[in-house]
Amino acid sequence: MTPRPAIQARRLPRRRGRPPIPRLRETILQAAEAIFTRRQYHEVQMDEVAAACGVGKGTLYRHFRSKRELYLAIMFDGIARLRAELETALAAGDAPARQVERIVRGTLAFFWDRRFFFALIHGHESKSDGDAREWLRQRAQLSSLVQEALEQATAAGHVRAIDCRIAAEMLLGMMRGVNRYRTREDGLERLVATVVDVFMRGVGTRAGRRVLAGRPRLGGRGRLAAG
Amino acid sequence: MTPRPAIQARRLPRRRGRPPIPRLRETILQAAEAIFTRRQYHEVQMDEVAAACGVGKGTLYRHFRSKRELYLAIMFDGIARLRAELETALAAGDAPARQVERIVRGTLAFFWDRRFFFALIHGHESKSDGDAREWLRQRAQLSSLVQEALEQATAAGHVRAIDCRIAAEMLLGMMRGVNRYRTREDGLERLVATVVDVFMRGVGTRAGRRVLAGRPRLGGRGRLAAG
Amino acid sequence: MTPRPAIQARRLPRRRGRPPIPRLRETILQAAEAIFTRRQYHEVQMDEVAAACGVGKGTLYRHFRSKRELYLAIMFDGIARLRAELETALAAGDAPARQVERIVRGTLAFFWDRRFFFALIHGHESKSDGDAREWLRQRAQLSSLVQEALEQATAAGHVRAIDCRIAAEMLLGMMRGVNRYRTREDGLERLVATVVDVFMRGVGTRAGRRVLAGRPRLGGRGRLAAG
Amino acid sequence: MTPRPAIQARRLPRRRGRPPIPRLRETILQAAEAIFTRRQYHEVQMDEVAAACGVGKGTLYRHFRSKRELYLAIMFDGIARLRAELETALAAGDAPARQVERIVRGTLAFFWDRRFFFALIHGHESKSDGDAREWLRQRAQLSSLVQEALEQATAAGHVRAIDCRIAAEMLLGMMRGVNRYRTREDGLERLVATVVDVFMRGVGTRAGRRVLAGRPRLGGRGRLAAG
DNA sequence: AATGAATGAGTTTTCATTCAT
DNA sequence: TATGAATGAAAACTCATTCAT
Repeated sequence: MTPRPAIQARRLPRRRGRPPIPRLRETILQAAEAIFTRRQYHEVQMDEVAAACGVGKGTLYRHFRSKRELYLAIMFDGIARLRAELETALAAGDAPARQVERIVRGTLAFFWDRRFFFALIHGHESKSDGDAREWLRQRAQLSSLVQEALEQATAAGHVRAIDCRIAAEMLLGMMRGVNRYRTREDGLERLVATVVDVFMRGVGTRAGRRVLAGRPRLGGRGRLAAG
Repeated sequence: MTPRPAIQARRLPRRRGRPPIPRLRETILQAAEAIFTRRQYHEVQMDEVAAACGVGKGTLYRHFRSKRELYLAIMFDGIARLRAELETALAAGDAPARQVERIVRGTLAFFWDRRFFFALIHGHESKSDGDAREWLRQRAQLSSLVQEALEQATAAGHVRAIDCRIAAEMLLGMMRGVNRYRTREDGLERLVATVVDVFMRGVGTRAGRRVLAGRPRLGGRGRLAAG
Repeated sequence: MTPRPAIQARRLPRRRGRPPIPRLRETILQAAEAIFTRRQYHEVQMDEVAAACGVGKGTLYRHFRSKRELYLAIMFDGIARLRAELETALAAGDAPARQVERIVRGTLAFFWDRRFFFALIHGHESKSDGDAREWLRQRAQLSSLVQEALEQATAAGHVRAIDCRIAAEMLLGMMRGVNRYRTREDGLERLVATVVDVFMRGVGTRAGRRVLAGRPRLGGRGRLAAG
Repeated sequence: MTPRPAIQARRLPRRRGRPPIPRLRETILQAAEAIFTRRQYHEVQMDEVAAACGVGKGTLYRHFRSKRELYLAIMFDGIARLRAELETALAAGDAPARQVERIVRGTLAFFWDRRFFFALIHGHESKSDGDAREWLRQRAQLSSLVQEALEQATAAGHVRAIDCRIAAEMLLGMMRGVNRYRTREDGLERLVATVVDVFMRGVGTRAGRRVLAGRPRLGGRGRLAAG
């Protein structure tokens, strides 16, 4: 409103009291994620989280009302980030079959260091637990994204006529499987290639596979990896 | 309490005190499984397990040294049962491609009511935790079984030359995915068909697919489910 | 219902499991009362209560859902006991003026070792806090009892026409005051006598005072204790 | 930050930094009293006190070393004010019996909006806690004041020969009682009149009561409130 | 052997107090 | 000086495990 020196940055809330450590919430979220995605919820203690975040336990509770809230914030945050990443990838305007590859790469990369990301807590099953419901909703959005990409690929003739919801879950499941039980030798790109190869052979059309093979024209029989 | 024939008392000098309820261990294992496979380890309380088993809490501890031991017994038991089932299926002498179908059906059926079966506990990661190690070993055996079946299929020319370890994890992952997020409408056979179809298109050879299609010979282009 | 051997005692619940320590709830209530009536609610710790009761902390929580519930149980229990005592006293059929004396004696005796009995907790004021409401109700019942005794005394011509509700609160307040700030030398009977004397001079009629003086007849001017 | 007149900087070498807000201590004391006299010590949080005072939490600690010190300051301050008031009343040179009335009116008025004022802290019983000792001392001074007034009244023949210490506690107790449990309809003057009436009938002489009756001479039988 | 009452180590959470501006 | 963010000691409560029949 009042013209202010540009250098002054945005807001001018006339900070009083001890200044907040900048981006502390984000710092906590990040450090805590590293813990919560490597161990199950109940195996993680707040003491430990605080230590890992380099803050006092009270600070945790100043930023998040409870352990559960912190946990959910991490999960929702993570899933939102993954979704954003995938959406960006999908917006790139690639050929639909190529988009599938992007999804696989993005998703595998995301979970690479978050092997236990999806270990959700179930407040006594189906109890109309707002948080659990929200979690399910978020998860569903994610698979919808994949499903939609597959539907577009179907429309483009890159994927044959199958149930894209089920196909999306299969794809996500494949990725989870290879990531969860990968060995130290399994590199990201290798796994990406394998998953895309198998999945697209499984659900793709000849046209779709041709797109991925990167050979612009020509009607070979699509011998990809091996015979 | 109940008067018993004196003659019986004279004989059988072995059994003293209350005779153990026969097969109690199995009863517990079965009832407890229904709980442990529906909720996370730490969300389950022993009180609840005891109630579900229809026995006192102390009895639980008479048969299992700890909660963890009970949990692992359930897991190992389950995984052994699944393995046995799969082994039987594989021993049937079907064509390798057909064996893959049997694996999928058997595995999906097994997990149908055990959606959270694999939510294992991780005793502080890498801590040379004997149980966790054992768990990993068991789990590995299971995937090895699948892997071996795939290798046989490869040898038979039903599956192309791919990394069967990774393929096995993909297959298990696909099954987990479709099972975990299936809707009420998704029937077992339909999912089995879909998984097998996609997977075998993904990794199979034309010969392998032909086997599954049930048409003994002939060289069509293998349009299976849809175009 | 079914006639059972008298010796068998009441119930026959076929006790199973570790037998409960008999009257443990009462024991706890009693031991905890000694603590809660000598210190403020928030100054008392459950660890301490457990120790004083000679039980584990878990046992406290097995018998009372929370610290607050234990506290309230003690208070309600105490007030009920006092009321029962007073009701018994009032049922004795004494002359109304004499009943006042009984009330004073009973009440002072009850609070003699419970000087902080009435230090109730106020969950954020007036918040329709069921417990706080209940507490107020119980307290009101107690003062009603006194009030009714005074009303009977009024009807009998032993107390003059005054507001018995206010008089009851004054009497209770007097007792609280002398008890709370009594010295080590102040004996119970002496305080009872003083309170009754002052109160009955204050609210009584000549007839009422005569009753207390114990002189059955005669119409003197009622010089009691001193001029 | 803000440029200040150089000349000011040169003068006034004493005041450096931000000048203290004048009378801030008194402001705090007053606002905090409203909270501490309505809830128990442990139910009050410093955050809340700071908010009510309209200052930061740090400021509270700049003026009072601890929560307890603030609390005691409020208590001591309040009790001192009451004492001062009563002393003024007593210094007025009224007839002793009339002084009792002044005490009652002053005390009731003071506690009218401080119903929980007397919910004092009990530093762990007997632990030679300096503050608790001081509190007891202050409280004792207050009752001494009342006691002395009664002794003067005794000397003047307005109160009969009784233990004035006990009588003082009874009077204070009566006041506490009627105030604590008064209804919305109970007006101050009505309660003052009732308490004085009952108390002076209880401990006064005919002469004392006559003084209060406001009839300068004459020997009626002193029917005050009702027959 | 079976049982459920009793237990206390271990967790989450609160809140008086400190501290960086 | 005033402030409110940060802190961690302390307190309530849980639940796997033990124990007295």
